[in-house]
Amino acid sequence: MGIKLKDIADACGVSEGTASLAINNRPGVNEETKEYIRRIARKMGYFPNANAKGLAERKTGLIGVLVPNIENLFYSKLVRNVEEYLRKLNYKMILATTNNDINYEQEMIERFISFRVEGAIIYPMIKENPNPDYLKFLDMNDIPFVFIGSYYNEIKAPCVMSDLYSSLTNAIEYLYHTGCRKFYYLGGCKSIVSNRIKRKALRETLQKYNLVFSDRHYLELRKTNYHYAFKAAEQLMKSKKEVDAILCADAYTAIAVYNVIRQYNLEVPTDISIINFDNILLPEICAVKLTCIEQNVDQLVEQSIKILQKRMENNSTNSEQILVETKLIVRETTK
Amino acid sequence: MGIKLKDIADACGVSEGTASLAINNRPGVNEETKEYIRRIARKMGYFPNANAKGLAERKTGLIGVLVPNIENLFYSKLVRNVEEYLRKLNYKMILATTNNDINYEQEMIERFISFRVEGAIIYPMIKENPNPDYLKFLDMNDIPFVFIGSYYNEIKAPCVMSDLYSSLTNAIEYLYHTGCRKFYYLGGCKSIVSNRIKRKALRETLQKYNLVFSDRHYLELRKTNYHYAFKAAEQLMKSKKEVDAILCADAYTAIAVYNVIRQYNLEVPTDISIINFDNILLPEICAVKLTCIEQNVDQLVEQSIKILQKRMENNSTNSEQILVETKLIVRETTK
DNA sequence: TTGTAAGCGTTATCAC
DNA sequence: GTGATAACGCTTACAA
Repeated sequence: MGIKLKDIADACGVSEGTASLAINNRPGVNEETKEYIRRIARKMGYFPNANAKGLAERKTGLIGVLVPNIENLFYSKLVRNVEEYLRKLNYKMILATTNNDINYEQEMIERFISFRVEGAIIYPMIKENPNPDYLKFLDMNDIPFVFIGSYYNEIKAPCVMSDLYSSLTNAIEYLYHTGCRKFYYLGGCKSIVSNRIKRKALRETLQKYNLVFSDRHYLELRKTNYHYAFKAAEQLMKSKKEVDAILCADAYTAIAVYNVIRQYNLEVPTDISIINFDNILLPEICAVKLTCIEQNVDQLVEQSIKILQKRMENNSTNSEQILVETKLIVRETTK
Repeated sequence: MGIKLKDIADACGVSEGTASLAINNRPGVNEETKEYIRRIARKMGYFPNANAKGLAERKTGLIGVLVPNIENLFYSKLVRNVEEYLRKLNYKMILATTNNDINYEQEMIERFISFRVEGAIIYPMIKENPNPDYLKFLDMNDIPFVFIGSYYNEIKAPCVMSDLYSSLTNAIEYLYHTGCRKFYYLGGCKSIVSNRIKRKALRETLQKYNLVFSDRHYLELRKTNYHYAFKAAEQLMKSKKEVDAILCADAYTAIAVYNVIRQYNLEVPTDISIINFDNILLPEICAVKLTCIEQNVDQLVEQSIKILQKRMENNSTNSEQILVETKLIVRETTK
């Protein structure tokens, strides 16, 4: 099991106690001895067993971070931000992905508990989760956590997420003033929290203009990816319904929609406008420069870590919700 | 520090020993008692402290995985594959990213050692690393590891990587037969192993056709991204040098090159052909459908884990090198 | 300034 | 089939 404190202590002719003090650079050890011990430890490639250390210190310095998926640039950017921020606070990030699978999500939560993380940041799955009760295991083990991006209704915990409601209100108002009247939304599972918010925003905002947004206008994809979006958009175009604007869940779905529209010999944005969430693809590399709603990842991360810290210190259990502003970036898929 | 074995044992009125046996589903415990203990443990949200467990069992079930960066789809796909594969083998993945920073890389290696990972898979940084000696700490602690993607010359360890040499030979031959004679390569740090191999392939293959590939034809980017690639390509176009084909390090650089070429009112592939490594972007979303050299990520992962396993079992120390075939995917940037 | 010993939460080896 | 007890590698009083 690798080299251990005793090896260093023996090599230096001191006790494990002093070796430990020296290696952790604590006072109460002769400066010279300390330097010597540290040099030997270094030379011998000694790094304290984190398991033993965690046990003895009753803390691990670990924060668990859970995201649905790491092959989506939005999440990988988020994760990188989190890690950077945590590093500054001297925490070590343990990353877990769920692949949008409930069993994996549960497994990862359980792993966090096993590892005795001191806190967790959880991006919920983006498909329906009928019973996220396993998150309560965190509470039972006194591990504070925050939701980021969305949350599970059934679980009481703070949440930091983008202000989806006003993002959409803004986007719709923008589109309305460029003349759009027939709106569609194309995205994932209707019943998850974030999409409920989006639907509400669409319904209520359009109502203000005496337009209706019904379930028929929400095109629900089995999975939020290029492939399914392409099919759904084809279906819509084939139906010959009137459409002025399509709001999309992310960049990939937006480009799928764009491609279908072009295939039907219509022009974007002349005939149909598109706005999507997330600004993850360099506009220069895309088939079209997307008008999009950019989420403020920095803020999302900063706020959630701050709240987590607060919970870790105070042991406070209040479940506040923080909304982070988004930004509409106008490019070439809107007028 | 969360709920512990003793809590369960007390709640069930048994000793910690029996509780442990029951929870780990080991024989030697009355079936009913076992079921009862397991049920209670579950209900109380008990998950064994991995630190204590690791200490007691003298193994952690952890494999460390190190990649330069997680915001590049190539790596995130790789990581996901590795995790899936390791899961099947009942290992848990610990992911670390270096952001191409030597200090981070060292820090992460040290963390792997602290965690007492049972093995590590290391994708070296893609910039020069004058002194990767810290990898020897792994050896000192008896932790076997394999390189994936590339390797550090100074460190003796097995490596699984794409057959860059024949990839380029193929690509060049393909381009040659479509009439290209003036070749350029645009990519990262010249001196790292993978790029040395590429340069060698370019030089030697072109020599067979009596063409020269000198250092002038290797456009070295400070960082391999869209921005720097764009600048380098502009420089090249501005110089008015003759160029028939540009080979690129990845999809982003290739699209940068494409955009510059178009900006100079030249046609791809009529005037200039482009081939790049990596097939990470859906062709449907790109400004142009790229002809590219696809790496076989599945094979890369499978082979490296197999070799790692072998090393973990045999304690064998031979440093074989495995080359994985690539595939030329012809799309629209070549004739 | 240094060494000794108890304790962290498990598992494993024994007796019973 | 079950319950003590020693070990795992470290930190930290406390004693010397």
